[in-house]
Amino acid sequence: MTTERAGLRERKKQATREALREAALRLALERGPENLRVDDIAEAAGVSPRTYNNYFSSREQAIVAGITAQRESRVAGAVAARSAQTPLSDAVIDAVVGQHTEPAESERDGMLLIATNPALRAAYTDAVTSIEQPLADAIGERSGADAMTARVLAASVAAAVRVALREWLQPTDSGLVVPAGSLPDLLLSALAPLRAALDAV
Amino acid sequence: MTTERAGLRERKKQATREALREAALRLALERGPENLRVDDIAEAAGVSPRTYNNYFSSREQAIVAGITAQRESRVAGAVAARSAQTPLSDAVIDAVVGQHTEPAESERDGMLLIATNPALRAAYTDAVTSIEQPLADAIGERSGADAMTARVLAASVAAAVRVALREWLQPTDSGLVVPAGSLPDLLLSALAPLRAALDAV
DNA sequence: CCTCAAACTTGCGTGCACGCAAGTTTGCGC
DNA sequence: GCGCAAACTTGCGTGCACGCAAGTTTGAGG
Repeated sequence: MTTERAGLRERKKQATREALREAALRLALERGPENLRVDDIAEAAGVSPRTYNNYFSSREQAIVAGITAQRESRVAGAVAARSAQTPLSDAVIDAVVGQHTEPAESERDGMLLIATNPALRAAYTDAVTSIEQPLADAIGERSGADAMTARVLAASVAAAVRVALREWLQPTDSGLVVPAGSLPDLLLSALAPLRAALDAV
Repeated sequence: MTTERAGLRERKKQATREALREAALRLALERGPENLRVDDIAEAAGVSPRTYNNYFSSREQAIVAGITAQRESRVAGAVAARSAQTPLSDAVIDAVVGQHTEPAESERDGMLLIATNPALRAAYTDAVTSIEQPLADAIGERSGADAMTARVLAASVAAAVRVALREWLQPTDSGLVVPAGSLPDLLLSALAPLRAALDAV
C-alpha cells in the first residue's frame, strides 16, 4: 500500500533492509548485543558488511529497527484515519498513544533487550525522529497549516514522545530498568502540554 | 558565576574542555575540517587522544562546540532575566532569538565553515539539544509547571530551533549553502506555533 | 603532614563507519 | 532484443570511538 507499483530495484532494497533488521534483532536476542558483530548481521542477511553500512549507520540502529520498523508510516496513517471533525490534538495524541500500546508479544522480549542496554535505549529513543517527516505531512494535509508550522508541531510531538520514553526507560536507583509505570499514561502526560499548540492551527 | 566556588578539579576540567574546543575550531578554520585529525586537536590542547574522547565523542562535536559553547547557559539565563510579568512565550522566544542574533564577527567565519560542511551542519543542529535541560529548569522555575511539562516545552523549543536552523542551512538547488534569509525571522516563524503551549501553563 | 579513596588521564586493543573506486545489476529507450 | 546510464554492491583503506586496566592527581579527614 505504501509501495504502489514499485520497481524491482526498490523491492529488493526493502527486502535487504528488512533482512538486515530482522537478522540484527534475532541475533541480538539469541546471543546478546555484546556478542554480535556487524559482520554476523551482514552474513545472516546475505550481504557484504559494507552494504550493511549502506543501510544502517550503527549496529544499534539496525537492532532497534527490528522493532520500530514501519512505526513511522503507521503513526502518520493513524492520524490521517481520524475523521476530519476530530480536533487535531485528539487525532495526533490518539494516534501516537495507540501505536505505543502494543505489547505485541513478539516485541516483548525485544523491549526487554532494549531496556537493559544503554546504547540500545539511546538508539530506541532516537528512532522516534523517523516519525517527524510523515507526521508533518499528515498534519499539514489535515490542518492546512503552512509547512514550517507542520514541521515544528511534528518535531514537538516527537520530542514529547522522547521525553516520555526516556522517563519510562530511566534506570531506577535500584539499577533495574524495567519499564515501570504505564507508557500510555506517560505519553499522555508528555503530550498534554502540546494540545494547545496543536489545536491552535 | 556558574562555577561558584569550584574546586581545582572542576576548573581543570573546564579548562581542558575549552582548550579542546578552541583548538578544534581554530585548526578547522586554518586547514579545513578534512585536513584535521583528532590527534592534532588533542596535541594542540595538550592532552592525549584518548582524553580528547572523554570530552567529545566526535570530531564535529568538538569543532562545533567552539562556537556554541555556553549558549545553553546564556539562553537559560536570558529566560530567567525576563521579568516575571512577561508571558512565558515572550520570555522564551525573546531569549532564544536574542541568543541567535549575534553575528559576533568572531563567529562569522566559523558559521561559514559549518555551513559548507554537511557533517558540521548536522553537528551544529544537534548541538541545540544542550539547551533542553537548562531551559527546562528555567521554565519550571518561572512557571511552576510540573517537571514533565517543563521538559516537554523545553524539548519542543529546541525542536523548533532545529527546524529553523535546518531551513536556514539548507543547500539551495544551486548548491550554495550560504545562510540565506534572516535567521531571527526563521526562528520567529518556527517558534510561533509553540506560543499557545507556552502560555497555557 | 600523611593517607587514601575517588576522580581523572592515558595506552592499548578492537570493532566500526564511511570515502573511494572498481564491479555488477536494473530497466528505460530505441 | 540491445545498449547504456544510473543505481546498487563490494573490497579496501583510513581514521575514529570507546572498553578496559593500569598510572596519576586531587582533596577531604585524621
